[in-house]
Order: sequence, then structure tokens, then C-alpha cells
Amino acid sequence: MTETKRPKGTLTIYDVARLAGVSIASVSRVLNGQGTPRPETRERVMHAVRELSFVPDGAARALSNGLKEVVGVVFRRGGEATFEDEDESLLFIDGINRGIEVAAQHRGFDVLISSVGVHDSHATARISGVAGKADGIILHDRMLSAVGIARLAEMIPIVTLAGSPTRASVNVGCDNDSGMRALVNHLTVEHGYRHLAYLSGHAASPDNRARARVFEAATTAVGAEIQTGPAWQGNYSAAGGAQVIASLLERGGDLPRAIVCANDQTALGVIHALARRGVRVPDDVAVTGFDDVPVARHLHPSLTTIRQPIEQMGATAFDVLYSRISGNGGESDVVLPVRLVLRESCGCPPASPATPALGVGA
Amino acid sequence: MTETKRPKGTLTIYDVARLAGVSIASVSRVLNGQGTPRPETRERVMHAVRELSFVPDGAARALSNGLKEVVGVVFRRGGEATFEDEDESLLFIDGINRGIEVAAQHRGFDVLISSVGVHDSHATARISGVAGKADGIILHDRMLSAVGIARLAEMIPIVTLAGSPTRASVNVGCDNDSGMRALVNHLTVEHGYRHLAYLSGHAASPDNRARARVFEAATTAVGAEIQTGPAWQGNYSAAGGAQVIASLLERGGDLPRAIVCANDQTALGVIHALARRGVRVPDDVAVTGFDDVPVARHLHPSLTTIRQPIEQMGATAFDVLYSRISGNGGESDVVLPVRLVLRESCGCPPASPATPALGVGA
DNA sequence: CTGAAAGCGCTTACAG
DNA sequence: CTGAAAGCGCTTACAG
Repeated sequence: MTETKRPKGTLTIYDVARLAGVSIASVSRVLNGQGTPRPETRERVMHAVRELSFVPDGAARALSNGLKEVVGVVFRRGGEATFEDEDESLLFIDGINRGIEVAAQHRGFDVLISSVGVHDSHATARISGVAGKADGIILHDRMLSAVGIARLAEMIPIVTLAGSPTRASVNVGCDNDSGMRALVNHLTVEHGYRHLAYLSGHAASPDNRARARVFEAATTAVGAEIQTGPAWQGNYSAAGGAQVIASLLERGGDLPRAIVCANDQTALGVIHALARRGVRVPDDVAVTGFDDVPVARHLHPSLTTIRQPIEQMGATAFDVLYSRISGNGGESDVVLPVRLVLRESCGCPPASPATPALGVGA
Repeated sequence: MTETKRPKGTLTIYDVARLAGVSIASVSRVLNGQGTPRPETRERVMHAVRELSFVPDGAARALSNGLKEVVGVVFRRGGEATFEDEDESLLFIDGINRGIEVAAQHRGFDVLISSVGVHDSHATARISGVAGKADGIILHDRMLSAVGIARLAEMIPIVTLAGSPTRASVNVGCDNDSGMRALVNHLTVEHGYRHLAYLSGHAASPDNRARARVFEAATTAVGAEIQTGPAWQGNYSAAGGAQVIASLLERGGDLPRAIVCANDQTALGVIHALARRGVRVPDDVAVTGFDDVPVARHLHPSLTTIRQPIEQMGATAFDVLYSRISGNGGESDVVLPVRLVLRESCGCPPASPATPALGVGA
């Protein structure tokens, strides 16, 4: 019960050393499990550490070690969206970030999060800020141009998510092609729909472009008709999806038999917009999503969609980044498999009670 | 186009100084906007910085400045839950974290995220790890005992969320009392339900205890009957809520007219469990939640609940912590207001189409 | 096994 | 306005 009441003033390894009666080198060694300290030394140090509630300064360690044990993650926040709506459109991102965090933990890393507003012109500055505080960076879709990435990559390892591979960075994405092909096949062959449309996401998104391309190819291949054009341009948000439907209906346009949405958020907006106008889903129009965010199964009707391994994408992104940070391989892009999840919104029957919608009581 | 191709090897302020032909002090000054550098000096430095894509090392800055510009956030991950289920139970936490992040950004801070498994015995170690890398810490509910907090507080400022105030820390929470009172009033007076039950959350959660206490007081005050006891013990998860209903029904117990759940997740599980057994909500049994997470409005029936200002709680937690870090005030606990959100699950009529469920096209 | 000392990359008084 | 130098709190060869 030493009365070492240090009012404030940062506590350092010197204080611990003094209390324990050893050198700072010894303190550092027992704290880091280096060498083979004498049991008594170890004892005295640990006691002093507990006594003082000492926590070593991460900045000093990082500077000395050349390793911060931090990975930065940067993503875009929704812009036009209200706070409430925002919550929803970030489900996907939150899921990925969780995966990153869990994987990081296995390596003793923590995750530094930073978002950028849609129209934030300081994106580059913000990313640099994070770069300075981390050993490596994970960039979500649409954060930096290829040249921006190339430039930053000179300072720090970079992994992109659902982006495009670069010479300087590695990308982790999912198998849009197989997913979209399976979906179109289900709608056209199994349900026999002959008239479809793809309600797109951000025009610049690599994921969106891949999905759009395969949608066209696959529908064309089976001889189905499709609606396309700027009228079907969404933006990955529920509001964007609802807007497309609203405009279409106002113009008195014909609805296709099935609407394939670029992501779940869009599908959510579409379903609501259709319901409000008395169009029945899936009886009049089938609607599908992409992602399988948690809400998907609770929608009414429940949403048929493509499940991306959301958390696993995050975990993989970290793992790849980690191996780059440690200097081992991790040089090639990775494409994760997806899965078609059939629920009600495509026209399939509701799941039987034997297969509860929740993983409960099973 | 200088051919300064440094293959790897950390780029430092010395490299910039050399390229620009100035001292490192000058580089530091223009980079930080200190002093009044001559325009030419500024020019040369900025040019060199761009040329090299230089990003100053955050650890070195932190060590020198005594400020990392990082706040740590620690929370619990669901444990028994599967990955999928986890997604859902973390909606609330994700919302708060987002609020923290946005507020942090206004001050040039980034957010360091770290989760702890439910049964992780290394919780304290993990928290210390984060503490070393941050200027202050925000602890979600149920992370550390009062003594644990007191100890850690000697090293670093702490703010707790939905916890209990401590001499050493500040708490940010919401007004459980008013919320629960308004809810019970609505159910008993406006709907006239006379037989209710409270399906509780984690027994140790301060929020849960407050809600349970007010529930009992308020129902008793209007002379309604309530069911209580261990049978009504949940754990804030959908699975926990479903389990309570399953056991109750198996024992052939009577259902109350209204079930007030400790949070939305629990309500979600309850609604599914009841539906599976053919009990109609709200016709046979009314069900309510607490939080108003994004899924709430998409449930079928949509969920009547108490809206907590989720993101605002996070933002407030950061603001309070920031003022403690900067040494100004921020010493008193804060209680944020909540709001009763009436939807279908309590027995109220569906919202009119004039008030779309989504913030779309309004 | 242990201690004295150098060094990690910045910032900031202190002189000029 | 600008540069030389000290110092931030650690870790880690290098001697002993």
C-alpha cells in the first residue's frame, strides 16, 4: 500500500522502474515477455505495475517498434440521407467492419475507423490522417481513385474492398458474376419471368458494373426482355430505389415482371414504393436484392437476395493486409463465393415453420 | 520529376526537409500551420511533400504532442449467437459508434474500436491495450466493474454508456424512466390492457434494472396485474426472448395481454415465437420494444417502441470525453430524452400512407 | 539476468 | 522567418 498518489501527470515506465527498484529495461522486458527475467524481478515489476495501474504508452511503443498494431478503415457515410436512413444504408459496411475487427483481434491489432461524407472534399486529407495512425489501410468502395491509391501505397499497404485491383493495392470482393447468374437463372427459368429490369447502384461502383453486365448477358442468353436506361439508375439507397419506381409509375410506364435490385437497400425502397401504390410483391412484380443484410429476412415479403459473406469479407481483407504489413505475400486479389437465398419476394413460397426464420430454438 | 525512388524504408520529415532544402523544423511548421513561413518556404515544402506522398507518422506526433487524437471504444460481442444473429444484436452498438465517430471527426479525432467476447476473460487486458493507444475511452454497458473503472481512470479519462455513474467516470444514458412510464401509460390507459409482463434484459444491466423498476411501479400505480419472476428473464437477444415464450407456452402458462420487452431485439424474438405458434400480435398479445433500431419499423407487425437517440448518445459521449481530455469540465452525467414511437405491435392502427414508413419522397 | 544508452520521428521553445 | 537541439516514452542491441 505505498502512498504513491500521483495526482495526474503521465505515469511512465520510469515510475514503474523506480517503484520496483529495477531499470526501465527490465520493466520493458517483463511487460513484453522478452528474455528470462528472474522470478523475483518479474514479481516486483508486476506488483509495481498493478500498484500504479500502469498502461504503457502506445505511441512510444509504436515509434520504437515501428509497428502501431492498428489498421485503418475508411468508408463513405450516406449524404442526402437523414440520420435514420443512414443507419440502414450502413448495415453492410458495419458488417464488414465487424469482420475486420474480429480478425484484427487475433493478431493483437485494433481498428481505427474513419468515415467520409459523400461530398466531403477532404477525403484525401482524412485518409492521410488515418494512414499516419495505422500500419495499413482498408478502403471501402469508392474512396480513392487508382492514382490516389498508387500515391498512398508508397507510404502504407492498402487493401480495397469491392473495388478494382490496382498494381499498388490488393482487392477483396465477392463473386458478383456467379451470384447474378444464379439469380437470373432462378427468375427466368424456375419462375419463368420473361420481362425484367435491373435497378442499378452507383454508376461508378465496380460491384454495380459487374452485376449490371452479368444481368444483361444472362437475361439476353435466355431470350428474356429487359428494360434499361437512365430511368433505372439508382444509388444503392432505399430512397433511390423508391424514387425510380415513383417516377416510372408517374410516367405511366409499364412495370417489368421482376425487378433485380443492385442491393438490398434499393430493394427495400422498391418494395415500399410498390406497396404504397397497391402493387403486390411478388404477385404483380417480383423484387430481389443483393447482400443479404439482416433486415432482408424480416421484410414483408421477406427478400430473396444474394448473400455475400459480409463478415468474412472483412476478415479476409484484414488477413490479406496483415500479411502485407508483415512483409509476407498477400499479393493477389481474392474473390469470395456468394449464395442465392430464396425467400418470398421472388415468388417462392414462405419458408415452412420447421425452418424458423430466426436461428432460434432450433 | 525528381527521381527520388525510395524503394521502401520509412519516409520521414528529414527526407522532406532535404528535398525542400530547409530544416525539419520548417517542414513541421508548414505542415502544422504554425508560425508564418515565407511563401517560398511553404511552397518548397508542400512541393516536396506531394512529390514524396509524405504522411507524417502519427506515433511520433503523439509522443511529441502528448495527444494521439484517438478515442477508444470498447463493447461486447454477442457470444452464443451465430455470426448472422450477431449482426442484429449489434445494431444498437453500431449506431452509437457511428455517433461517436461523427462527433470525433469534428475535433480531428479518429475512433479506435475493440470488441470483447461475452465470456472473454481477457477483457481487462484488451481494454488496457486500447487505453494505451487512445487519449480517452468510451465503455459500453457491462464492460468493467466500478473498481476496474476507478483503476483505469487513473491512467485515462473514461466515459461510460448506459452504465452507472462512478466517482472516476462520467455516464451518458437515456431517460429510461420517462420512456417506460409513457409506454405503460399508453398500454394501460389508452389500450386498456390490464394484464402485462416485462421480459427483462441482462440482469446486471443498469438500463434493464431501471426499466424493470419503472414498469412495476407504473403498472402497479394504475392497478394493472403483472407477471414477473425468473420465467420472464431474457438477455437482450432475440433468442432469449423467443426462449421465454417457448418455455411459457410449453408449461401451458397464460399469456399476458401485453408483453413489454427490455429491448427491440427481444421483441423481435418474441414476435417470431408467438407467430410460429399461431398467437396473433397485437390482436391476442401486444408486444413492445425499446431502442427503435432500424429493423423495428420493418417488422410485421411494425414495432411499437421507445426511441433512444442512438447516434446522439454516441456523439454526446464523445463530446463529454473530449472536454475531459482537454481538461475542461465535462464532469457531470448526462441523461438524454427518449420518445414513444407508436406503431402496430401495441394495437395501434397502421400508419396512414400519407406518412410513409420510409423517409422517402416526402 | 540486468543496466546504461542510443534511437524511433516528430514538435517546440530557444537563439539567431 | 528559420535552424540546432532537446525531449516525448518506449525497445533493444551491447556490455557487464
